[in-house]
Amino acid sequence: MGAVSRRNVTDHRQSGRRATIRDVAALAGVSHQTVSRVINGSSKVTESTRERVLGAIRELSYVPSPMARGLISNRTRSLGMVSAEISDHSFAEAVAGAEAETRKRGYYLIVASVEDESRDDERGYLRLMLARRVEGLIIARPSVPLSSEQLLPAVAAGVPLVAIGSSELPGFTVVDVDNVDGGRQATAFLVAQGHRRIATITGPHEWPSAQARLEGYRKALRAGRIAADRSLVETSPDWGLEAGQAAMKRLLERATPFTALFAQSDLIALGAMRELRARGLRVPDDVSVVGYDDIPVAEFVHPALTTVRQPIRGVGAVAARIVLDRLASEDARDGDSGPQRHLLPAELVVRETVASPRGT
Amino acid sequence: MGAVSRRNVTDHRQSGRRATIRDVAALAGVSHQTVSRVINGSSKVTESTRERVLGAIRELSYVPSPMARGLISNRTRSLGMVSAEISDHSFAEAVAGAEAETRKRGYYLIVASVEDESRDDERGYLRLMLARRVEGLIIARPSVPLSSEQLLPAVAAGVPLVAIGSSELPGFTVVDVDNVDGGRQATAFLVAQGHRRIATITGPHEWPSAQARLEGYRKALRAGRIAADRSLVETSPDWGLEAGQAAMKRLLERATPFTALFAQSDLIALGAMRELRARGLRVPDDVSVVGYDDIPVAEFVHPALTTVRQPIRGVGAVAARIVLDRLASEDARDGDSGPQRHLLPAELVVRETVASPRGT
DNA sequence: TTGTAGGCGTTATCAG
DNA sequence: CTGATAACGCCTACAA
Repeated sequence: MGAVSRRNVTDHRQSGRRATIRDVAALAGVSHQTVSRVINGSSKVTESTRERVLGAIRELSYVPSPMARGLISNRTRSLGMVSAEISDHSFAEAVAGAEAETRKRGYYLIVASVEDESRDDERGYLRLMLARRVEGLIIARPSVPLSSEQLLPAVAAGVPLVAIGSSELPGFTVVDVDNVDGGRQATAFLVAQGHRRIATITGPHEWPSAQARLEGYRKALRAGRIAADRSLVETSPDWGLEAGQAAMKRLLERATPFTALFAQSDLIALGAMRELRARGLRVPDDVSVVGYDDIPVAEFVHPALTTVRQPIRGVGAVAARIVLDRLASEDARDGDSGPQRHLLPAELVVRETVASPRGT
Repeated sequence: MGAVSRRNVTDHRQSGRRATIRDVAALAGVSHQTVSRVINGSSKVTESTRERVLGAIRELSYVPSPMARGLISNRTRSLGMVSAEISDHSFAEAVAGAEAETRKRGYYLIVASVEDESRDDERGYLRLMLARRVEGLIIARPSVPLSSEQLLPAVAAGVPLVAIGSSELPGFTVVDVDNVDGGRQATAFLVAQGHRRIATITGPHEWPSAQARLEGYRKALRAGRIAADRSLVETSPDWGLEAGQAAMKRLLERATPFTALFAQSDLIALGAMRELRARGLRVPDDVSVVGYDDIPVAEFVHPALTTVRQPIRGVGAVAARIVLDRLASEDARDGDSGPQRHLLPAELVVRETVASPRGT
């Protein structure tokens, strides 16, 4: 018997084929079923046989085939994530957060990074993921308005789906940073410093976060009993520096005086500051500025940018957690907890670009 | 028969179970084998039955089970990538490049983003990936010296492996940007402007790219018949702005005069420029500066940074392509092409931080 | 051109 | 406590 076992080991090695559960069984001198029990921690195995099996597993460096397991269990232990370009720092953070959480729970994450131009092919990516039999989905494409119709394939497959940064999505859970409160904090801080004429440059209107931050801005003004002035609100066609500079130019040309600016992204803030500098206006002496995002360079520009930090990594992690929890509860058959909206708090980071208005 | 087929459809739908190849066969009134032939494009199927099968597939939204397929073909159509923190822009680019290439070829990519602190657990991540039966591996952790021993699990499993940005790795293929030439280009440009006393701040010495760029710097000096001066070489403990500023401070305190600086990262360059500014020295009038990386803000700082752009996305794509090609050629049994070193060209981006030295 | 048998590596079920 | 046997969904090989 011992000799036979040895031969099996040799067979398996020479053939270059991976060891299977039967190879292990043969080497340990038990049935493949017993090996399965050992692997899956079934208690009903004698300690001595258990050790013999474990030894065989080690000797053959046996690793169970996820395909064979998945075939019978109908589970892949994988999540799919469709994200906007991950070369954008925010989305990279979201993916990193989701990936870490997913891995921690013994699942793995399949990521598709989608260029922003390719709109409307959400369904294609979903189908790709579903064809891989992912058990859950995370969608992080806030600039693309998702319709329930687009997400139909996922629903049909009964796969839990969570969106990141999208606007309210009937029937689906959305995770996001609390942009309303972020905008409110930024603006309220300016109000608290004594500013009453506060301009703002919003991000592109198709982004829900831009709307939310604007809402927060208005909220803070109301709280400070400051009348909103439409001519102090300008929209930037994208989140970048040059667009921010152009927006600031338009704002200044309106000749409505202001002493502070809330820019909805750090790059917009940087562009605005550049325009101010070009006109001989100083920050924060002439105009105070608050940005949004806390990008890596924000603390290094001069003067260092006061801004709002977003826990994007946390958003990714929470999204993954929700999907995985739903998967787990499905096992326990305790029903759906239903769609929700999860908001993580933003945090104001005070640095050097805000001062009290002149003459106070 | 038609009635029977209908009932099968209903059965499948009511049970909530995914349609299998047999469901399709039943609905189309053929054997499951014929369905298989249609799916795999076997030509030996009558056009009429083909269409009937296709119709049934559509009606049931049938998608073949990758698990069942993988079980028999022993292929997962997946690649694994172990990357340094993807919140670092460079690695996000590498992942994006690899992901796009992988997806284009019908494979998918499983990514693990690893914090830089967790050293030496390379094997753990490899094993995780291999347990998933990835068919190939990409490793992008240039700051961690990889040993052949660490990569043993992959070799043992016969899985092709390509490293990104690592130093020479006996027996393995490495893809990288041509850092030597990048450093050479940066320095040569300064030489061409008439500089002869050129300082440099390197990245952390454990990064192979730092060594390579320094080599390029020396090469350019030699080509310009300029004696290398050790007191003009400073090392930064990390790639960041503050470390760059500190390094510049040390450089200036040595009192060895120089008219130009080659900084091995844009952030180091920005830190150095800040230190210069703090001492009343102007860029490029008093000191010319060339950075490295072309980070997004490089073109927006003032003065706009002259730097070296790296095709990192391309590096990721090439790495994926090599792995996939090897996989394909394995099928064709045309043997290993053996380990190689692939270098992608860096590109100098001229902006505003370089001028001729004063008095020329 | 189409259908039938067998097996991929695992787990579930039911005897022993 | 352990082992035989039958799935899981698909594909390859062979038969009709």
